[in-house]
Amino acid sequence: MTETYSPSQTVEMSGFSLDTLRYYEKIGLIEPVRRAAGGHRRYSDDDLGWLDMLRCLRGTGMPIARMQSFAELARAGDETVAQRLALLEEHDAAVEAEMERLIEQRDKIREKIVYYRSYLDREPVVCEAR
Amino acid sequence: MTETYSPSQTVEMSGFSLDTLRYYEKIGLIEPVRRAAGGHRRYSDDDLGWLDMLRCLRGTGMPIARMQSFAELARAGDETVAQRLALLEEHDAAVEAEMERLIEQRDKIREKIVYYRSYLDREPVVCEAR
DNA sequence: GTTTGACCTGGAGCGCGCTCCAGCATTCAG
DNA sequence: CTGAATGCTGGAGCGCGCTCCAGGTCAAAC
Repeated sequence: MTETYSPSQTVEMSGFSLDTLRYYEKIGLIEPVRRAAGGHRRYSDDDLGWLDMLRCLRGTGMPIARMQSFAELARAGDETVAQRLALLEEHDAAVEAEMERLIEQRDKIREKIVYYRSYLDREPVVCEAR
Repeated sequence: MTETYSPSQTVEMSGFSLDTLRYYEKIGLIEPVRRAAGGHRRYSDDDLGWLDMLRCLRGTGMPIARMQSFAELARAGDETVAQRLALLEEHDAAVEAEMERLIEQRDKIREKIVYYRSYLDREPVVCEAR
């Protein structure tokens, strides 16, 4: 049988806030979620899987607008696999570039750290009065 | 002799926009820049060096507010070196953590890419009509 | 039956980090 | 001397990605 999850469970499992889950649904990042009798959402395992994908894309800096394109392609069915692949490959390259930039700048900061350390070694502690 | 640079040269060399340079000065991220006779800014090599530092901090995701603390410590002189060191070390750790997150999520995206590729291999091309 | 808490909707609001603009002054090439 | 380019200030505006709120409905415990 297929599991379903309440909004609060989904918050817990997905790491998105309740508001963000509703927002993502509203803007079409996730398909309209199944509802229980009274109108309350019931997320499926599929929904959870999709949310996990979204988390990876957002977490690696993909803008919402691009994620919407991706979601639209996914909704369109199997003929769009090639386009989705292209989109992900392009994003992967962007992430790679971003990481290289990050490493470069981190290294510069580390140089600065080393410099500060050496400074403190030279001038160990300044006692306030002689 | 000490070189100085016009705003437009500084834009070129620092990678910050003119507006951002003025904004950073206004909020105290950089000390008041020397002015030529007519009031136009003349950036020094020191300014350029500091801007490079700022670029590294911003580029690795340090929030403006934290950079302001750092700038304030720097202005306060040599007694704050230890505090600046601590701030940079903490930031370095944050960057490291961020990069690990990035790698994890990138790997998941790559798995998806592999999956899409294998899908396309199985079902090579769908000719529109039979 | 009532209370408590989870959930609903539509829309307004917000924090961040710039970016743009009007209106004016300065500089420089020709 | 004139015109174009560059620069100045103060303050408004903006794009992104949520986040919050009011005013209700629904569900489950007592």
